[in-house]
Amino acid sequence: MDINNLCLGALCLNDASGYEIKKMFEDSFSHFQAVSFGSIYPALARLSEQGLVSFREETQEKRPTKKVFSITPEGRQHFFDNLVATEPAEQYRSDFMVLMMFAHLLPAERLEQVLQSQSKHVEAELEILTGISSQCCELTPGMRFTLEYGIAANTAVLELLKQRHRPLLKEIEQHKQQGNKR
Amino acid sequence: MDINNLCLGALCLNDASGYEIKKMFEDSFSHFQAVSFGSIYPALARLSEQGLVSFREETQEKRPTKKVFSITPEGRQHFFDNLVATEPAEQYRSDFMVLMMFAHLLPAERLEQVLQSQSKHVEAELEILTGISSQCCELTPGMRFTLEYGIAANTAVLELLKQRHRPLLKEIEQHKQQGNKR
DNA sequence: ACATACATGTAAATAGTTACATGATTTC
DNA sequence: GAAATCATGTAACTATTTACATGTATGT
Repeated sequence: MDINNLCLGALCLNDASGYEIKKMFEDSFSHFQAVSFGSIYPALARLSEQGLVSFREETQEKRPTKKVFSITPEGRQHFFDNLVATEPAEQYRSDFMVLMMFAHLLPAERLEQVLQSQSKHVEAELEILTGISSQCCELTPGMRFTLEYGIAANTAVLELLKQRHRPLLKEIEQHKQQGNKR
Repeated sequence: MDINNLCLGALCLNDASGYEIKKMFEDSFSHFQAVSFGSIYPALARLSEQGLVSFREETQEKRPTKKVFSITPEGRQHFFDNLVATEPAEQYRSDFMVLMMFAHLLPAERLEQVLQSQSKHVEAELEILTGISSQCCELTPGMRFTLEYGIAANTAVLELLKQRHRPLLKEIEQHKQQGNKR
C-alpha cells in the first residue's frame, strides 16, 4: 500500500493536517508502515490536485496556520476500491536475524548486547501495544485485532528470548571452540 | 544491512556465483532480507573492484560458464567490522495489518478471503521453517535460533488467527450495523 | 541557551526493483 | 511447444528517506 492510499486511509478516520497525519501514523500505524514528512506533503498535494482530498486553512493563535485536509466522496471511493484490491502481503526485514545467523562470528560481549537490545525492543513494543489496547475503548474490532496480533507475536518471541538467552550464549561458545579444534 | 555486506555474508558461508547467492538468500535469508539479481550482480562487481572478493570462471558442460566468487581476507575483515557495528534493527511492513485496520470498510466476503489468505501464508511459512529445522543438522546454534524465533512468532499468530477468525467476522458485522443505526 | 513541538514544503541522494537482453538445456 | 532452470548483466524507473530551508512558541 503506497503513501497516497495510506494518507486517504488516515483521512477516512479523521480530518487532519500533514503534521497530524504523521502523528496518526506514529501512534497507530508505525508498527507496520513507515512514513515521513518528505512523502506525506507531496502525497497530499497530489491527492488535492486529483480532487481526492480538499483542504481548509485554519489559523491558530500562537501556532502556525495549518492546512486541514478532508477526504472527498471520490477519495473515499478511490480508497475503498484500492483497499478491496489490496493483497494481504507482508514483509519482515531484520538485521537482528542477520546478526544471529552470524552469531558465531561475533565476540561474546557483542552477542550479549545484541540479545539484550532485542529483548528490550520487544518488551517496549509489547508495552506500547498493551497500553493502546487498555486505554482506547473506541477502537473498531479490526483495530483491536491488529493489537492482539502484535501482542501475540511479541509475547511469543519475548518468551523465547528469555528462555534461550543463556543456553544460546553457551552453545555458541561451544560451537566456536569446536570450530577451532578442527 | 545493505546488499554488499549481505553478499559478503553469503560468501563467508560458501564460495558461490551470483546465481547461487540468490538461491542461498531464497533458502535461508528470504524470511528477513530481500535480494534480486539486479542488486546482486552490481554488488559483486563493486566488491570485486574493492578487492573484497575474488572470482574464478568455471566452465561447465551443458550449462553456461559461471563466475564463482570467494571472499578475500580483506573481505572477511570488512564483513566482520560491519557485523559488529550493525544495530539489531527490525522492520515489519504489512498490508494485512492495514486491511485489518480498515476491516469495517471491507465486504464480508473479501474480509473472509483476507483472513484465510493470511492463515495460509503463515502456515506455509511455518512449514518451511520446521522443514529446514528438521532436515539440516549442520546448522550453527545461531541459525537454529533464527528458525526457532520464526516458528515461535508464526505459531503464536496462527493460533490467534484460528481462534479469532469466526468471532472477529461477527464482531465486525455487528460494528457495521451499529455504525448504520447511528 | 538549547531542545522540542508545532507547521509546511523542496531537492538531492539512496537504494533498490522491474523489465529487458541473451542463450543453452531440460522437463512437462 | 511451453515453461522452468541455469547463467550474467544493464538501464530505466520508482519510491522513498535525509537533509535542508524557514519560523514561532514553550519548556528545561
